[in-house]
Amino acid sequence: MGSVPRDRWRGDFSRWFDWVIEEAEVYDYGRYPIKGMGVWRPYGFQIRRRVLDVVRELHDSRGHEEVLFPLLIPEDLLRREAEHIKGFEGEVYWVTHGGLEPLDVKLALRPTSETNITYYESLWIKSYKQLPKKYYQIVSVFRYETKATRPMIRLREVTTFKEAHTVHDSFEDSERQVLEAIEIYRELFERLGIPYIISRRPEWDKFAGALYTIAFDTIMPDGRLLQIGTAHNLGQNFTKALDFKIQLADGTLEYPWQTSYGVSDRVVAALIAIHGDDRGLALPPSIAPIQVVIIPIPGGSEEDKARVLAESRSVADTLRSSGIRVVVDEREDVRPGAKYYHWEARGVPVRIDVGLEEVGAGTLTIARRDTLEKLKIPRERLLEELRTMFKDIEENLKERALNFMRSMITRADTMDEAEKWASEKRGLLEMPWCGREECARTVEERLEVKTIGTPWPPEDAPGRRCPLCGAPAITIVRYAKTY
RNA sequence: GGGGCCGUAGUCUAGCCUGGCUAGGAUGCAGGGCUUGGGCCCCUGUGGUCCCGGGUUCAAAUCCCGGCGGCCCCA
Repeated sequence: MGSVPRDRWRGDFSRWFDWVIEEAEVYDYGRYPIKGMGVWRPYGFQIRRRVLDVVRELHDSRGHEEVLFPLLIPEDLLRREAEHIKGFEGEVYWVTHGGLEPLDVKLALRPTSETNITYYESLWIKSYKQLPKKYYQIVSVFRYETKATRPMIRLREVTTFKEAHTVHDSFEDSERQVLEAIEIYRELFERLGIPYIISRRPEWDKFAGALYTIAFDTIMPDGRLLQIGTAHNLGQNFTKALDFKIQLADGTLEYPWQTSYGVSDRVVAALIAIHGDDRGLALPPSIAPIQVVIIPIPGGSEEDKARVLAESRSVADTLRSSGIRVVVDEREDVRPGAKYYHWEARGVPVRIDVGLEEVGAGTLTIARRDTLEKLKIPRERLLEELRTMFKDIEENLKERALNFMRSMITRADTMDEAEKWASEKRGLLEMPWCGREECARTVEERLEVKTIGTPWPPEDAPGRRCPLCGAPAITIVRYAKTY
């Protein structure tokens, strides 16, 4: 198989990412006069929309109902759950004025929507018979990030926050719901070819107001971890805080149990980062806004040009009528080579070259984006070949991404090994752990990493010892540098 | 939270240290010619609040202060 260089992709990922979102016209960042806010451009918007199509499909098919809540949350409502507000307080944007008048009650730009959604659930849901209830919305949320912001990865306005909120009549059912959330995200990331690691976040890094948090992370080309999805069991924390009770089968009143889970723009960022290379994007055919681009290569005479163009359009029609998203690049003042680079940067999975040679022989030359391999095929086999090629590309991207992620995971049993890892390599480090925060914190300091959490499903570490205190390890624990 | 680097045309960038000429180049964009199987070539043109505000100076892209914004490293 052919391969495309990934030197820039891997060696200078931050610059590569900035370059690719500009070059492929995905996202305009750094020019908006407010820190941490960017613009989805038409092509990027289409990629985002196709990702969201999958997100919606996965939620709808499992009984989730899409809703839309207001952006503003009054201060007293946001403050109801003590831990929750403690966790978010430092990064809430407040609306303090209406026109020239100071407001009596400050209004928060939602950093997340547990509080206002729970408030409405308490109005709508009275009985266990209405449960489980699963809502979701896809909205902007705002967080006043003080750290360095990054396009699509650390934003002050997260423009694509899919947040699901569910209600249950027992703790057990909320536990089942967390499993369903995990299944939804597994499927989402599999469909996008994004490899992932599932961890239970340590106590000190769980969602503010949750009993616990399960997180999906992926490893970026520079070896840093990117959180791409989270699922929280909220227990009764919010229902108690908002005095939301339901009637159970035995007639008693009880606070229901809740979960919430979310993904964001980061899913698109991961899609772009994980599959890209030095030429630009490489999109899975199922997501690519344009699946096939046809490049006519005109011959000398006017007559030849006309034949080539006619054939190009005819091929496009064939594909279009089979539901394939196709574009013919008919620009006359751009040479074929320049067009190749143009569409490669945009990650179009398959290119078809149509020149005099092809017209004469009744063949087509098709080139795949992931490997840049070219193939000559008889025209009548086109649809078949494409179908196979789409599948191959999808699988190849996925496998390449998975191999990369695997190569970035290291296991160590001693601090010596761990320190060696820290000095030579990056990525994810897995070590045995006694379970004490103090030991994990020491590792964080010595290796300059963050505790990612423990494996989900849980994984014990029989016969192994915590490399710090020497106590028997009760689990594996993960460390990495993060975004 | 701490430290460092940086901000010049749509994009990339020279000039800044050592203040002074019409802010130069590449790319892009527009027009023309020639071409078209991996970023052709030539001609002409277009595009600048030198991030913003203040200060120093006869004179500021350049020096100083503040702000805004971006990147990197460390916590």
